[in-house]
Amino acid sequence: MDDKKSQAIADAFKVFGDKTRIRILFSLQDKEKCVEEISEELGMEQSAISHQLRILKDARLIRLRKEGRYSFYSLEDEHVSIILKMGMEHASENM
Amino acid sequence: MDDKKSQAIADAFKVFGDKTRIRILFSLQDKEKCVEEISEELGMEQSAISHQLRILKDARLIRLRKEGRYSFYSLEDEHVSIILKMGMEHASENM
DNA sequence: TGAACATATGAATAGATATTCATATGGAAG
DNA sequence: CTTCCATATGAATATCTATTCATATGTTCA
Repeated sequence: MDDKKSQAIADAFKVFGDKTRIRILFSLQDKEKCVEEISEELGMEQSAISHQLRILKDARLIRLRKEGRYSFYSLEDEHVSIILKMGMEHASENM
Repeated sequence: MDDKKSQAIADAFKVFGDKTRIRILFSLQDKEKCVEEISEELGMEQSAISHQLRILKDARLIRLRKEGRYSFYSLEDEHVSIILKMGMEHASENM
């Protein structure tokens, strides 16, 4: 296990290691949403959400569809949902 | 998805979100090892390893067996190996 | 064109965290 | 008991990262 590989793996997990990003991902499970929608739903500033959406998109966990001045985000695929579910189960085990 | 739950899920992933911890987990895949062994294998200070082992143990990803003055650590179960493998696959996808 | 709106982005800041250093703890062996 | 060894731990530090603020970019509509 070399250094670069372990860093890449850690980085992959790191994306899921933030409360806000987890909440965004869960919020996107039912349907695609625009930034403002997510922002209101989570009660956080638009800018904070936008920054986190960028990280999620760079990690290819979500997908962007532009429509006029709106940016609609959705989960990249069900793979993401599966990972979320695993995290939920694991988290509830350790309580 | 309430605040505490999302934090718990994020925390679960966070443990895997560090290069050193990933290397430790991989190192423990073949067999249990004592702190000094891991420390030498990773080329890092004993103290740094010890601190990280504590985090891994608190997260119940590894198990401790004491024998005299030695502390032997091993993976808690194959579940951990499965998660590691998933991380590896995901990381290699995005390259 | 200009005003209003949605989003993106860079800089600054505050909080979190990994590592190091120094030292404590606890067992082994003489 | 004393010394040596393996590990654990607390404090300090340096780095990283999430959020905020201010502002830029790009779109719609009057």
